[in-house]
Amino acid sequence: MQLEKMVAYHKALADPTRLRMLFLLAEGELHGQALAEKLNISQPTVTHHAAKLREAALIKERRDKNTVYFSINPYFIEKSAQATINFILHKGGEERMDHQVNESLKESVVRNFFAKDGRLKQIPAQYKKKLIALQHMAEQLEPGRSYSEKEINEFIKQYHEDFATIRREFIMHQFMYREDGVYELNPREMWTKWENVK
Amino acid sequence: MQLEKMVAYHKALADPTRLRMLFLLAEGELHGQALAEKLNISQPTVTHHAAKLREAALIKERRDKNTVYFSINPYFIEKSAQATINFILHKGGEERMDHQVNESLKESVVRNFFAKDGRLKQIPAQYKKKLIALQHMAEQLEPGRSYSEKEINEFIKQYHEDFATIRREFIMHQFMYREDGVYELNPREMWTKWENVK
DNA sequence: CATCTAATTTGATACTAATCTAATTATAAA
DNA sequence: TTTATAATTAGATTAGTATCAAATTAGATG
Repeated sequence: MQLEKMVAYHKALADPTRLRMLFLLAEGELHGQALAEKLNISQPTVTHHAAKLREAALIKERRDKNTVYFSINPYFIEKSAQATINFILHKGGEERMDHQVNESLKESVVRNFFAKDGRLKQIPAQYKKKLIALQHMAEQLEPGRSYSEKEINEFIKQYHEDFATIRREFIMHQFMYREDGVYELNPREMWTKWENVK
Repeated sequence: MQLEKMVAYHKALADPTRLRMLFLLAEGELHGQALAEKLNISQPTVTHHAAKLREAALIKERRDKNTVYFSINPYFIEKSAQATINFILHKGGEERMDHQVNESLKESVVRNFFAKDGRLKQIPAQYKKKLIALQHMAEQLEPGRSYSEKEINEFIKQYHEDFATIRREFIMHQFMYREDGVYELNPREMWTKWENVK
């Protein structure tokens, strides 16, 4: 993480209203007006703070009708804090070990849930393993390319019959982004990572 | 840690100059003018930023003649980051486990390095254990009370002959603070903690 | 289309903060 | 005591930001 991003992360958390906002969201998603009321601020102010938090990737948003629901992105909150420490204290090692442990978990999930021909035998029930399986598939999509819904369905069907469920999971866990029926891969940094999931 | 302190911590890190300052200090202590030059800012600006970092307990200072040397306080940098995460994500457990492991380490150091009559048999050579021994003794001093150098020497001699070394270590690791030959215990939060030392 | 609701954008205000120069203070050395 | 060096404080400038009310936009529903 470069300097400016780190500054943005700390700026995002350097405000009591935003910290309280994250604290509330940690209990579950809330829509704009509910936040305004609980924080005792106006709706435009909620929008303002939400923008700052979104820029630092600390929250996610989903729209249902004309209501926007906010939720936190715990992965980024932890990751950014760790990145700061690593940067300041010149650390580079530690995380890599974690990474290695996770790499072998990834291998085992891929080996057990995907058949030799590459198809997904079964959608893992365990949250962490499900994320690994989703990521494994998402990695085969082209970054930057726009996919129609039909193309996405076709892509997923290479792996599993239940394309609707998997497509929904792709969106829900931020592997992909949908706008006007067009799907696009999110940057990898945005993917909900399984590495820190308990 | 309460909300306002957390805000102060993040404000302290929400500035590129201060982050670069900490980054430099992680390599070793530097005095004001050296910092001004390396960061390409004026000396007053260094003072300004140092004040912010000091308020958040992220750096320490020591004066030699009329030169002030700054150094980082890695313990607080890590601790504050962790505290933020715990606050936002409502975590309370994790750290406590660490704490417990450390408690038993503390017991073992106290058992092995201190005699039955309470005297320190030997100053531990291992850094972490040395800190534990120092803390064990420092805990017996009265918070808020001013001690003369003679009183401190007497106090230490209860434990070990080499009062000069131990007195120096008390200062160096921020257990105590000296001004005009008067010694005083630092608040416990300032003590260099062995818990996170590797 | 008209209407309703929720959210965002705009524009204003008040406050905070980063930086500099100039003046002052602190400490030591001559 | 005078002089020198390093740091801090004061004061000014500039840039940024938290907040709200008012206007606008987005999306659904009758």
